[in-house]
Amino acid sequence: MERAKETQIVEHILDAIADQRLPAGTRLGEQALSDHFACNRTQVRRALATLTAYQVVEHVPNRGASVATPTAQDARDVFQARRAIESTICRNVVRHATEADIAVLRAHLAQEVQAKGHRDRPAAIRLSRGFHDLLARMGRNAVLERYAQDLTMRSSLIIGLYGTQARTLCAEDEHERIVDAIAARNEARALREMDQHLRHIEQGIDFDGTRPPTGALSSLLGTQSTERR
Amino acid sequence: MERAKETQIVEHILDAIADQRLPAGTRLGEQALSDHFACNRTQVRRALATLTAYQVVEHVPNRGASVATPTAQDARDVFQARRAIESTICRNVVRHATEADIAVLRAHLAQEVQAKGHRDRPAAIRLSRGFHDLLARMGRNAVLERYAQDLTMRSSLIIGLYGTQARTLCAEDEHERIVDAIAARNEARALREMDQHLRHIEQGIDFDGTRPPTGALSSLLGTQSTERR
DNA sequence: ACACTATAAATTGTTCACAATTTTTGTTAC
DNA sequence: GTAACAAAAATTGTGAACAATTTATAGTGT
Repeated sequence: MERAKETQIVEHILDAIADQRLPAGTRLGEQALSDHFACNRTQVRRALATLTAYQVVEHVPNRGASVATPTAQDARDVFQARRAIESTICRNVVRHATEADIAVLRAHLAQEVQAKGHRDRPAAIRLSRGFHDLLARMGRNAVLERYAQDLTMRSSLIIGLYGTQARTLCAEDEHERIVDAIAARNEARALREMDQHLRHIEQGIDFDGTRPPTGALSSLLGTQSTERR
Repeated sequence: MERAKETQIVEHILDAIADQRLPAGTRLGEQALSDHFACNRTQVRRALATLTAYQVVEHVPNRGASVATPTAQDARDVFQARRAIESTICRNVVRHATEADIAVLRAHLAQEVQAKGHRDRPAAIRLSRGFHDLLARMGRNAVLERYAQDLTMRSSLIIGLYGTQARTLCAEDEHERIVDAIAARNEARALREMDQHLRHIEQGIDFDGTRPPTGALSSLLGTQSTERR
């Protein structure tokens, strides 16, 4: 049973995209991937199909797969969807979060601060995304959790494509404000903070920006990110 | 190129599930399907993988695929997600709908009334779902549209599983009220009507109901539904 | 009759060779 | 030098045989 291999490939590529090591448009040749992961082409094929379903990979018949290149309209749609979904998640968290949950959130904030203090940009990006995933999990709604994860992933791609260098990261004090509102069990404030936060991220995107040239796969997959859920 | 075949299988099964001809839990044997669709097992396999990604099919390793059996918690999650997503869609429709769009909606309502007048239950179910899909399309947000379609599909499954015979259909006058609010460009009212409507549907579900026995695949796929987008 | 085991059948999973298609490379003419 | 065409290489898609696993069947003993 080589099912494990497939999910490993999927996770690995998702990480690489989230960390912005695999820029939009990168060709994902089947041979290259099966070489890299030392496995059969069939497994690579399934992994790519899964990633295509997540819409982070585009698949053109007879031309293979490549990292998706969201359009500006896609980007707007994604962020509107995030506002709809993550605000509901936020409401759920306010209602259901235990003290332990809030402690976990605060610990996560501390990590974010630390990563930024160390100028560890990749870690900062990962933790920033992780914050949203963490909230999604605490919302205790499997459907919304999955959609939110999908969308944070696609957001990474979008930010990598259109983001200006100045404002590509979530301001961690915005995250903190959200946690504060949750801890205070102030539903309205939490929703407002989340909505504002997502709008700020979106504002940091330059939709007129020219797309950077698509890099080759090379060994961009090499440096693996540490944690995963 | 047999890619068309795969989507054909997917659509066909989705229709059968939406029409509640394929009840939750039905085994979807690969052989049986490839016989039925007169095609290779490989294509059936891909189709099933796609359906699994949509979460309307469950796939257990070495035991094959079957129509998903959502739990009561799944059902609650799905409906909460629908409220979050479809209310945002509703807002978009109010803002962007042209007069032609509204005419299309009214025409759809007329069809719904007619189907119910004729006691054509399968058509009524299909049209009821179609109304929500139509709105999703008019929201002009590809992300939300896809999620909404996903969820209406899963709702069909849930209603088929837990729904009481009395309240399994959307009351068409609720649909009408939504359209009226949209036509009046009254955003707040449209949102309220949609939210209420979805809550009503959810209330028509008996979460303590015992699950009906899982029927065999047989030729449940036989009678094909007419339209598809 | 029931429980247990062994065998057979059916079903799913994997691999690999070959077919179809696209992309690259090389050649020739202008 | 470049455009057009042809051949070659690389890449993706497909199908069918084979392997592994699960489910059904038959047999044996108590």
